[in-house]
Amino acid sequence: MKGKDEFAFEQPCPIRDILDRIGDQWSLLVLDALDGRTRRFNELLRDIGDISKQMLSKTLKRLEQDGFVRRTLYAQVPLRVEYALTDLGRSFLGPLQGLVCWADAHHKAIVLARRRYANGGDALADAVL
Amino acid sequence: MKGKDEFAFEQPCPIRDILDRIGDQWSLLVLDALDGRTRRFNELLRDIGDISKQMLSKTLKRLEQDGFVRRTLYAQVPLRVEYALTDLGRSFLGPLQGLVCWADAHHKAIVLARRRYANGGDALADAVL
DNA sequence: GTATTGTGGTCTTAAACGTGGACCATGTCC
DNA sequence: GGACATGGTCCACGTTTAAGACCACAATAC
Repeated sequence: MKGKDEFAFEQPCPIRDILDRIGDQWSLLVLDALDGRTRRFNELLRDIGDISKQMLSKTLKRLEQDGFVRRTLYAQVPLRVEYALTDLGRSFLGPLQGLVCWADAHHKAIVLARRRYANGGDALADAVL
Repeated sequence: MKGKDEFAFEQPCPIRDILDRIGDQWSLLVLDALDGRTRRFNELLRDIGDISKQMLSKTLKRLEQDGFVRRTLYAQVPLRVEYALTDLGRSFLGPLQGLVCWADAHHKAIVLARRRYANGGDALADAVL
């Protein structure tokens, strides 16, 4: 609720605006975990594994705020909250899948590039003199 | 060069691995800025606008390390460095464009959802009792 | 009866991260 | 001589994040 959120409504560039929200390391993961099935808070916590409660809470709140996720509270005895994708959220899975596929296909190339870089791959970087 | 980078090589899940790298608010923006044309450091700085030198430097370094970007140093008088996409980087633009299109198409819906949420849209959230 | 577990979160504290600005060496312009 | 431009790095500071304690409640275990 600091400055950033105040002006967020007037972001002129859509991709910037959206990246500011979902380009935060966890949102895509949460969206992916929610693909197809409804999940509860602690289920997500376990599914994702290395996200903290706080970050999951915050991430879900933002996704809900932006209309990607619907939060449903059941006033049962142990208290129960379910998270599910909205239509908007589901429609986002398309582009997201594109990314996931690309990641699968090119992961090896990246690991390779990384290793080459680590072994003084700068041979190329400093070349043109 | 702390712990994180040490273990990065053995990330079992490709999408996780890649998200850790390019899901950092700036990488996609830089990649997008590099689409089609070669750019110099300060050009990128100006194009993107609100990125700090440090983050641009760090982001470019990581993109280079992962093989998305090629850095070319010309030993001219005022010193000149050019950044360009590699084949790998270019191949990534496909899925990225998918995201950008989606962002353009659904931006309005998101702003709307956000506004609804701000105006006590919780009517739905607390409903099921 | 008392301790433990599980529910969905929030709060605290400390560490990690990002930012703006100063700074560097070099060369040109005014 | 002073300002600007080049490509960055470094520092101090403020924000963000993470791990874990904590809460209230109910069921289950002992």
